[in-house]
Amino acid sequence: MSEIREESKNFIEVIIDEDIAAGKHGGRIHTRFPPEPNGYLHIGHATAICLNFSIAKKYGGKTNLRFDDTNPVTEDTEYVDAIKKDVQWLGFQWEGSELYASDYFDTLYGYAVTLINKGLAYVDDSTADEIAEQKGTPTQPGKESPYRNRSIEENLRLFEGMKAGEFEDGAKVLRAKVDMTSPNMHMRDPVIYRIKRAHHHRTGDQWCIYPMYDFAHGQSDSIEGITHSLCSLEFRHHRPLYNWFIEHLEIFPSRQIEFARRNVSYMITSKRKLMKLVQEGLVRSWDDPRMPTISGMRRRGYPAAAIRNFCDRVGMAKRDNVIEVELLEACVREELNATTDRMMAVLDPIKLVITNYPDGKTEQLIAINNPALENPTTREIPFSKSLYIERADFMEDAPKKFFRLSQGRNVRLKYAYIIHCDGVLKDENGEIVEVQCSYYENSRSGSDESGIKAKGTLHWVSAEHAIDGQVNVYERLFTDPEPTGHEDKDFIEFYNQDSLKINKNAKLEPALAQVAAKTAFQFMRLGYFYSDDEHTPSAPIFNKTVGLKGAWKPKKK
RNA sequence: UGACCCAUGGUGUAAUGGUAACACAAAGGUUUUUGGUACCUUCGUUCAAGGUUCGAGUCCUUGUGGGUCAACCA
Repeated sequence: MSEIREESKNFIEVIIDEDIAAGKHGGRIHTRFPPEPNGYLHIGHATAICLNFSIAKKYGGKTNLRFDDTNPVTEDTEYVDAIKKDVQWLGFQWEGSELYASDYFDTLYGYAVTLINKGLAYVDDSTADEIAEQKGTPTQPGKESPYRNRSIEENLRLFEGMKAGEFEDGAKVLRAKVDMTSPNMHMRDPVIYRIKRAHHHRTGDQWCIYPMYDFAHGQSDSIEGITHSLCSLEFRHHRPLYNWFIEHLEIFPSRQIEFARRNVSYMITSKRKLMKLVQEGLVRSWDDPRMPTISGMRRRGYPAAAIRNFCDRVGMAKRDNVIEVELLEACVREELNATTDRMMAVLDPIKLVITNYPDGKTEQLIAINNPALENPTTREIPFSKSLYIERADFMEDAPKKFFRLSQGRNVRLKYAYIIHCDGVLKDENGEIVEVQCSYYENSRSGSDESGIKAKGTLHWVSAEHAIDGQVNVYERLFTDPEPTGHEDKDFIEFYNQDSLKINKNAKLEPALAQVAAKTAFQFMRLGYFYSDDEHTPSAPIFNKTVGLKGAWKPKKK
């Protein structure tokens, strides 16, 4: 703890250090998170959010939340609200109020006029197909548009006409005049404004022309004084254009730095594919606990602190990656181990009767809430003759390594007594309906004088005191670590049919009757669980967040 | 068959040109009234071949492999 270790820096921090050393922007650091409000945020966004906010915080800087809302046909305020909620839930607060690229539409229009006046932009009447044709291919240079050399005056008049609604959608575009022979496709006279009569979620019908990403993003960065604009690797080819606009517009020189976005095994991060899961009913909603969305992870019970810690531990670089989901789960367990109360719950109950225990007797046993705490608190748990234990905790003809209940074997009931299994009761189908045991009266926890050894310890609930509840158990959503990584197969083929198991008849210890929704617990020996958004004391619903590490697994017959 | 980016244990990241480190996973062990937690041990000659250097994961060259780029999407 007292050891101060020089922490290693990622390549972005190295760049920032160099910029600070060079005296850039007076050492000021300002980043931004720029989502497009056209979908819900997922684990990939979470890592980008952590990166932008954490790095600014580390250098005493600021981070803006800016919605990149330049395409009115796909965007909606519904997403704006959800995104704001997700960012805040993750534990970050942006500088001031949230910003919008649409706030800069007037400025951006002015920038376009500036470019035209400099002879660096022109109105093109070519169709979309013709423009695509002119662009050439990565291996062949492009050709200049026949409209490329219109006069500045004509361009000014035409662009004004575009804004005034004189032309049909798609009839004309404004293009930057850069270099049709550039090996970089993005420099081949990119379209920077298009005519689109669509209702914008914030500017309504005020505009019928909208700037393209390349003419909005970098300029927005510049307007906001963003010093380091962090984006994913796929934008590497946009950087020369990003810089070209800054240079010719003579505006604040934000710097774009690309990083490799983070992929997590068994998860997908394509908005379109996520949407398909929802639309086809393969998951119940965007916040289904199986979804890799921030809202899904939240509902499942992943703590924000665990996600932040995951991002820290994963680091940042420029190579393609697939992080094992086990690391995320380890972070979740680490956080939950330190913070949750241990409760007793039986998901798949089987009756256990202690034949030599007095009828009608109830003892209140003392249970420790969270042993990971320095001064743990306790609660009482009722114990009686008739209990429920986990069906998987009993086995006939069990192997030697089975440390649980079987005929003729002893086992400790957590916080209670050591019991001896005498036999079972079966129904006409041969199904075990009851396990019969006897207890050692002097083996009670805390005052065990029996001298009897028990290899295993089971969790249990008292049948008469237990409350009924629903416990949802989730497995991986896909059966393949990279569902979208197979060219010959659709990701849906890897959908895990067993990804959701609902235990409607779970038996819960009485203390669980009073807990609020959205509360995390450890159910002893089973894993971490989180009360669902729809949980109520009269109809308890818990979601399994993640299991305990667990080593021994019964062999499947 | 162009340009650009990348290459370190199973996975993800470290390493002023100077003993390859950390975490997760896996395997084994100690402790344990959770098969949990905690603790210990094991697991890589850094894609390849040349070159520079007293010394290369790091610099240079050439390969090999992977990725990105041709929306009036972002």
